[in-house]
Amino acid sequence: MNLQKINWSEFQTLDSVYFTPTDFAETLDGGQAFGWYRDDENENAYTGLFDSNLFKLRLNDSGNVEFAHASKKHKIIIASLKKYLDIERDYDILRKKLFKIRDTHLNKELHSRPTLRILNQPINETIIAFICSSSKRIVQIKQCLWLLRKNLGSHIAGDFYSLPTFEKIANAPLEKILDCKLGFRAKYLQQSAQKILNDSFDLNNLSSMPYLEAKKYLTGLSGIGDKIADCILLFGAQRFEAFPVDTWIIKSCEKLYGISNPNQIRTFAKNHFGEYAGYAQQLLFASS
DNA sequence: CGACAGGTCGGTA
DNA sequence: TACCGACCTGTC
Repeated sequence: MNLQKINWSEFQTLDSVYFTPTDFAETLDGGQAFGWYRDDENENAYTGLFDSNLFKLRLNDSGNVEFAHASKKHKIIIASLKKYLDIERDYDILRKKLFKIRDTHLNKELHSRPTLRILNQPINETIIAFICSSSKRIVQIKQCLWLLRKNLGSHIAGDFYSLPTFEKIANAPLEKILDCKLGFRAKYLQQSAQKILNDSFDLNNLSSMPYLEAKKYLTGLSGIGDKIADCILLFGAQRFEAFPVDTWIIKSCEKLYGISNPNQIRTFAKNHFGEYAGYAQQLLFASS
């Protein structure tokens, strides 16, 4: 990774956001997002990006987030980071509601993960990332996205590129997408990009539409089933009722609640965890 | 070297 | 509606 040519700003502190080191790592690099790279020297520091915003993030001794950026537009880029970290959200309220469920397993995770957050990512990036994620390990997903950025995206600074737009993906030769090691996901990604454009669908609607309607639109795209749709809704549209059921959650729910059927798990999650099921999912996921 | 992977799709019963 | 193999290809 080439960080030399990048003009970093001075580090500034975000007073309102703090993490335990474990939660910091889990939030940035635990499977929600795939654009953060841990620094070699400091294990509580990451370099990463979303849209065309490039950041260094690190924890200070108090657990506050400090950031440096590589842009001249200070105010705009700080606002975008605050949005990304979803600093307006009151996690105390959310966590108290989950505590009230009186679920022993959940309470244990709430206790050991006091500062876990759900990132508020650009919706297009979550669609691209999670189409790439099917049947892949996290390192491979990161590799695919790195290549998509490099081969089809726009240059930001150093070795960093933004993810390509849906226009770019829709019109690219399929071979160029295949070169990004997407395998059978390449045509899924291209077809989804084409459909979103053809529908003239405003992806911002996914955060305001009825949950089932939003999910139905997403699963109507190619390469997106129940699990990936819920990831997109949770990480890209702030739909906390979305409960992605992946192999880890299945194992976890089988062990903790004796349920192993994905549809039964979704029903259980809706009834048991309710409006913040997605946050519970992240807690259970982190425990696995 | 072979099995399997933060799943989805299409066909079958 | 529910179950199953195929799907690309890099890790383990």
